[in-house]
Amino acid sequence: MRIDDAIAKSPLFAHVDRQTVSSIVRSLSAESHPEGRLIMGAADSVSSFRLVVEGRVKIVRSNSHDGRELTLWLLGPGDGFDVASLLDGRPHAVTAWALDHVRTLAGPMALWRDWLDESRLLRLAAHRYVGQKLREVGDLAGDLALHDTSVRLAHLLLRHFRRKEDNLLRDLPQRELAALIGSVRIVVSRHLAQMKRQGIVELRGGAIRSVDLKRLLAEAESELARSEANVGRKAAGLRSGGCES
Amino acid sequence: MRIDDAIAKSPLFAHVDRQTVSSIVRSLSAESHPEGRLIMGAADSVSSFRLVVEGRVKIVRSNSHDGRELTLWLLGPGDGFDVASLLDGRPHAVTAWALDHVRTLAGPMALWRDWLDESRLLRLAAHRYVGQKLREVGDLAGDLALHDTSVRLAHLLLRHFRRKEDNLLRDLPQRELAALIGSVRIVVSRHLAQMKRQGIVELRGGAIRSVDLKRLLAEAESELARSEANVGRKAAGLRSGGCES
DNA sequence: TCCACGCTGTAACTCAGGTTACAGTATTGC
DNA sequence: GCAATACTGTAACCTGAGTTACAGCGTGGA
Repeated sequence: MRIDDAIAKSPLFAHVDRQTVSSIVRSLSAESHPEGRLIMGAADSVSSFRLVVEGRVKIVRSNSHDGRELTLWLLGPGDGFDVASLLDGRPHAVTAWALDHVRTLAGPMALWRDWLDESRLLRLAAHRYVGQKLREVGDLAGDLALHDTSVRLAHLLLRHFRRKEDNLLRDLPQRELAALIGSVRIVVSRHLAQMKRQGIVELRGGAIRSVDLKRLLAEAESELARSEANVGRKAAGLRSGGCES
Repeated sequence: MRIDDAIAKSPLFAHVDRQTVSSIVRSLSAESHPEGRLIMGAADSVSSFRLVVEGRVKIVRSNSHDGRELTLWLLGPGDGFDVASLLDGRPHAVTAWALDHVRTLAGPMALWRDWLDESRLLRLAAHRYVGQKLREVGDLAGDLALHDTSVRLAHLLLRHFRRKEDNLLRDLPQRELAALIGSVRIVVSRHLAQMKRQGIVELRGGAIRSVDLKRLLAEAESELARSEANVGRKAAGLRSGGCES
């Protein structure tokens, strides 16, 4: 069964015996979601448990006022939807959207909780999985508070181009890249253009073709250099304002 | 035993039978940390499991370059230290600092994992606890990306003044408030001064004495109003630049 | 083939908020 | 009491980055 393969190699089921995985998959029902569609709102996460089988899903917090949004997690095949509710089955103020045509498996949350109680291996895998997701969102918060947009963009690219197999970023529009670093499309475009000029990334028709990992890493850690440069500029008494009346 | 009381009413042990709690507490050893001291670095979280008994602890991500920091969680009595490693026992790039004189209980992580396997009630409580912490950091990331500092400050105050019993913010210096909303001391001071002028908060000697919850809530949701005001200004053709050559 | 749509690139403008600097005010230890 | 320390208040300045506006490009449907 093809679906088993996709699911079994997911970190959510790492080292879980194949029999358990199969019985879990069999008791879930398949769903299909067209690109751009809302898959799960806040309330749904309480009652149902969902897995991505194919396609990409973004888990998003959005600002009700101006419509801006932050993508907390970008999910691919094998990922579970709302990690917090995976453990305690309570609602969360996030929504899930299909970035591609997405196939999922869904079932009642109560069933998931039963499996979690019964299988120690599943528990170990789920704990590790949630721990990982928790670290990811902690990293995101740290990035947002401590680094400016160019560094955050560099971090994003580094994370995804370091390991070849995961192409979750493949062909995402700049709007989605921006949501992943808590910024807006235009700023991403600006920074990508500059990186291109510096030869750090290679762009072709909007898509990112390749990145120079070494120089990207340098860019991500360039804050010190940049702030020293600023100090230098100030010490030299240079001004940049254009207001010479 | 006094410590049992403090621990038993913590959400990490909610509804866990008293006997289990007692046996956990008995097998941990007490520690004492002076104010301002580092309690736990990234590496420690792997091997040891820690609980706050008395005092406040901040869990922090910091920027190695300029020394700025973001407080991910503010812990009080009954809280566990690194939620992610509570589940999977892996390291996390955060550090824990004593905000007051802090007493803790500590033990080997392996012991904790054994209890987690043995007690279903403990598991339920721990799952709920980690879920809550995960939501909190998701909220924080959303706040950082989607709201400006005045709104984030309003959210912080709302969260902590809504329920009387938790006085985790009590007497914290503005520097720490700033770290909680991913900003700097001076900006917090500015916004507090403005809120004071507007009668939203009452300050006395640096400390926040009381807040007008209703108006604070309005402030937290005022973004729409403010952006409409900006649109209005622009429509009226007003300019604020001072460069008239 | 052509139009419509959604994407990207770029320029000009504005402002929130980070930065530096310094003064005022508690609190503590001696 | 007084120096030392650590906190808060305020002002002036500067920059990163969000906003608006618009042009160019590529693809898919009619």
